[in-house]
Amino acid sequence: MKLDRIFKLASDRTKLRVLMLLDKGELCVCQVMAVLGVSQSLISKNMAKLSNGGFLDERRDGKLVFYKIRDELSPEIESVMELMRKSLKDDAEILEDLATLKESRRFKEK
Amino acid sequence: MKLDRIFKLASDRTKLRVLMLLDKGELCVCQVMAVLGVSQSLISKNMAKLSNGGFLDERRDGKLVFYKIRDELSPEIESVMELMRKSLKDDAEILEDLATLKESRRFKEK
DNA sequence: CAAACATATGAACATATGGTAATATGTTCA
DNA sequence: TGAACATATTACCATATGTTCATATGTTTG
Repeated sequence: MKLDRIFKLASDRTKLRVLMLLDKGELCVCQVMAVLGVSQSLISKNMAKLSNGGFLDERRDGKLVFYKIRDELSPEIESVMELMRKSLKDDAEILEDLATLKESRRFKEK
Repeated sequence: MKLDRIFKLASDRTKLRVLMLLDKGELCVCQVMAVLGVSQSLISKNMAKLSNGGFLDERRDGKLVFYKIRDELSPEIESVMELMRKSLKDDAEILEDLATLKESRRFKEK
């Protein structure tokens, strides 16, 4: 995957939010959708792009499709992820997303 | 400058080529235009965007406007530049651009 | 000042992208 | 099998982006 395409995949707020969520671990489409509060089709499309672009791996488990950050990232993508982690560490919206994720997991356990 | 905007500025082939040229040192619009073989207005616009985006500094010297990679880059942009250098080190088109740049300088000296 | 040159800007166009809404596909389970 | 759920895909729209062409602005020099 060429560098300009990699940057393009990371040059959108929604995809950054998805990536930062998945950076905490594997999630299915419906979980990401619920946490970010955006439509199912948008999440599905974004995840498909990130998967084709080499950021994500997917696996189906019954009705659910789980996505996660790929184990063996290309060096370029690994660098981009690293930069995202550093740069978005204190981003208000991202922090809120992560808090919502924790909340959603608490509810799930009940 | 937010990270998604930074990535967006680097997610285009022409801008990457411009940045890799300027990474070798200051150049005016007409030099970049000549080396890359693209129109004057496109180079001018791209450089303006990169300048607004925090990648470049500009200075006018008579008729010429020189652009260069900013001395004090933000950490994010510095990382993006570093990634570009590594990733495009062996890129055929970029290498060709750099060769053309050297050629153009030889001619200039005559 | 006028001509020539370098750069910036605006209009116009094609394409790409982000997004929504609706529909199709795949999966489970009663 | 069919209802219900999760995901993917399609059609569609609005906006952004890359690009070209024409024109305006700024600068030097005859």
